[in-house]
Amino acid sequence: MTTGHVLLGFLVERAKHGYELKKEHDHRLAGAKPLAYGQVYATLQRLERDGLAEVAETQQEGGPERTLYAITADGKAELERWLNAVEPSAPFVASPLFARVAVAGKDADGFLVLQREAHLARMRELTAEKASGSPAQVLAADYALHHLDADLRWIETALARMKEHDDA
Amino acid sequence: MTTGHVLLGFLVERAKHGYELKKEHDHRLAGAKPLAYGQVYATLQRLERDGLAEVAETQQEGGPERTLYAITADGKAELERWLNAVEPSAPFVASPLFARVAVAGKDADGFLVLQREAHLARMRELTAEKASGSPAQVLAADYALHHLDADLRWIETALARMKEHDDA
DNA sequence: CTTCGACTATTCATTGAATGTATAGTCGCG
DNA sequence: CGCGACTATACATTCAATGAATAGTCGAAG
Repeated sequence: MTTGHVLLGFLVERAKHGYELKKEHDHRLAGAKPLAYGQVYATLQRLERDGLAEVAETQQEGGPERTLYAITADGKAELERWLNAVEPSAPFVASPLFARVAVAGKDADGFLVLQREAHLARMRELTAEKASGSPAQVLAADYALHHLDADLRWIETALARMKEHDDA
Repeated sequence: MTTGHVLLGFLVERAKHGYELKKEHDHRLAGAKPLAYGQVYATLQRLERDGLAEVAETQQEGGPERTLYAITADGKAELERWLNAVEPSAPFVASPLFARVAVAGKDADGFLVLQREAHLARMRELTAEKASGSPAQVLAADYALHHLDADLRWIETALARMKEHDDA
């Protein structure tokens, strides 16, 4: 429920409504996947159901009705818990790239070479974007760059292992 | 629909039934998240609906009924397409780790230090597992190790940026 | 010989995540 | 005044994921 936690994080400051939360998300987590409206309201309802947020007020001042949500005491506790918890460090791999290689087996080498080039191209793009981005965007770009690099390194080791296997 | 593609990959060899596919998945993609039974049968039904697989036969020889699924011509084409397509190189970041830091802002440093230690511990575990694993498990472990390392590098740059910001 | 646990094989119910579309009001502009 | 852009929410649908339920077979222990 990462999205829920992020929204709780935004609600700490003050009560907000769905539309505002979507905007804030896309701004503060620029570089992350933009949050769909449908997702926002669905998540807010779950938060309310679980007692982590509650409807503070419904405004109707010249414009569509707005439902303000506020974080509850339970919500603050949960947010605090989430912020201090460490990520489980991925007990297993969930990556399409890995899945493809596992399925393709030794026929994967041609594809891996293409993938390497695509990654390199994307890395050049991201590096260019970093020059003109906000601090949040730079942080996101750094994250992406490091993980693309990790893919590249893994591709090299995978290719090396295939070659070994061929020789044997 | 990565799971669907993986199942198609297994069906190329010969027609198989759900239970068998689950076992094969957990064996060939050891190190990846084990596939739940419910998931297998739901996915098979989608594949059938989309004309990528079809029921080849239902056997009933001493034991529960088994429904064998076979890959279709369309399925083979789709599998081929998938195997040769390159991954979109992640147009955006979707990581709980990044989300946490984006939400926590400059208060994230304490948490990052803990996360770093957790990652290092997991990396030691994985390295140990590599010694006794099958080739598939070694490949999966390598993948995980490279990405944990990427997280670590990113954590360093994030911490450095926070320090910069404090000084300014 | 019988019952108990392990294994094979599938199904169902529920929840969450994600996407796309519909609705409806306001505001400014030409 | 009509049209497009923006604010704000709701609804329908689909996929993904989890857990529990069902039901039959088989071997081993008592």
